[in-house]
Amino acid sequence: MTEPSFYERVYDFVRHVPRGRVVTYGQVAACLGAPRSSRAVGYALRALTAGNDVPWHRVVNHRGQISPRYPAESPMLQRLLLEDEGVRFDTQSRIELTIYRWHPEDAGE
DNA sequence: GAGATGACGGGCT
DNA sequence: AAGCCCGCCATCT
Repeated sequence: MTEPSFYERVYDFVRHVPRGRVVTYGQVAACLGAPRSSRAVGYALRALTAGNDVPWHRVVNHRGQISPRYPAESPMLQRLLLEDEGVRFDTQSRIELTIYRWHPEDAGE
């Protein structure tokens, strides 16, 4: 059997992020054993298409903000999905990571 | 196989 | 506090 690709590992990890919580790209990379592959994480999520069960919107950058990208409707959708889960954004469209950041060891909370 | 790309992060200004 | 630059890495062309 071929081992799951880096993409698969990213998706599998993100699938474990509970509703109403978020993680950073670097965090995902670190949990996969590749603390310097944060960019690759974003690359993996970009390759994601609609119709999957991966809560990609729960991944934000280390500043607690939604990373800008093209098309611009994607970041907007991401914010909507998060707010729908109860995640609050401040006046600078930023998330309080000290409150919403999720850690794998917190599972079952 | 080499060069370019990108939903990043940390450090410095 | 916010923005800019440089370095990392997996994947794409």
